[in-house]
Amino acid sequence: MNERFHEAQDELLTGLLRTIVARLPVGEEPEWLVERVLSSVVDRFFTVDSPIGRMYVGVGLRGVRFVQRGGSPEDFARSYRERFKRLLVEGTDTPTRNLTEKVATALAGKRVEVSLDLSETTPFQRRVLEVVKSIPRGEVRPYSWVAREVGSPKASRAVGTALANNPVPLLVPCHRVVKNDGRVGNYAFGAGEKARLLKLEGVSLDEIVRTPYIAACTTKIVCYATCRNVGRIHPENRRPFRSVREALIAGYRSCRVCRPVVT
DNA sequence: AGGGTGACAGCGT
DNA sequence: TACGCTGCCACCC
Repeated sequence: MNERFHEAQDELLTGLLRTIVARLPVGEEPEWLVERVLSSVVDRFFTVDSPIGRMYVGVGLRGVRFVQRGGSPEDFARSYRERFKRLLVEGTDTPTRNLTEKVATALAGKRVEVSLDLSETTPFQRRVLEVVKSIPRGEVRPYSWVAREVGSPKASRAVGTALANNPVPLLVPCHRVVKNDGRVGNYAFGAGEKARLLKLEGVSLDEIVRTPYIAACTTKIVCYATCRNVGRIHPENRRPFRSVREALIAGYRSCRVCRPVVT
């Protein structure tokens, strides 16, 4: 790069900073100003351990934007910068440390709300991610279920594509979305990792393949096998079904909690 | 019978 | 555009 380029770059940066400073409210502390100006172009990252290894977590002002596994911090910063057009530095400040703890807690399975910034995704992908975020630990749902939930019942394959590009794996638990027949389906980190994760969460895929739906003969309600309500059905009142349709014909209705897809 | 397989519809990117 | 973390059905043994 030549000098002229650097001069132009300096000039551009200076101009941008002047514009930003000019728009800031008056009467604030200088420290706050600096922080505000910096955070408008710089995001932070930290690392956290997960069941599938050490993950890098990139965070902006509005929440977690990117989670990635493997590589060096430099690699992560590079891909982050390409993707979000923002600089990335390691976060050592108190807010970042607090968030690190929060994310670690979330990955350990506790129900804590971690704010996510999904603004860089398409509307369809965002709807998919929002829905998938609601699948509790220990439960799974089919791709077709997600498709129906986001209002595009025939878009199960597009759901797969959307999940393949999940910018925040684990935080949006896309590993809990499986095939309709209970087979594990694909995963960005490999089907094996997906199966391992689910096992860790207490999901038995073998059982789901055998009996994808469980109904209660007392209430005449049919659920996905991993629906939280199944646990409340007395073992001898449980009735296995191979499809929702069969159950409906037998006089059952769909559970209002897990809302199984009728095919 | 019922698990395995391949073709194809279908959707968002 | 062709492609993909799917679903479904026909067809196989």
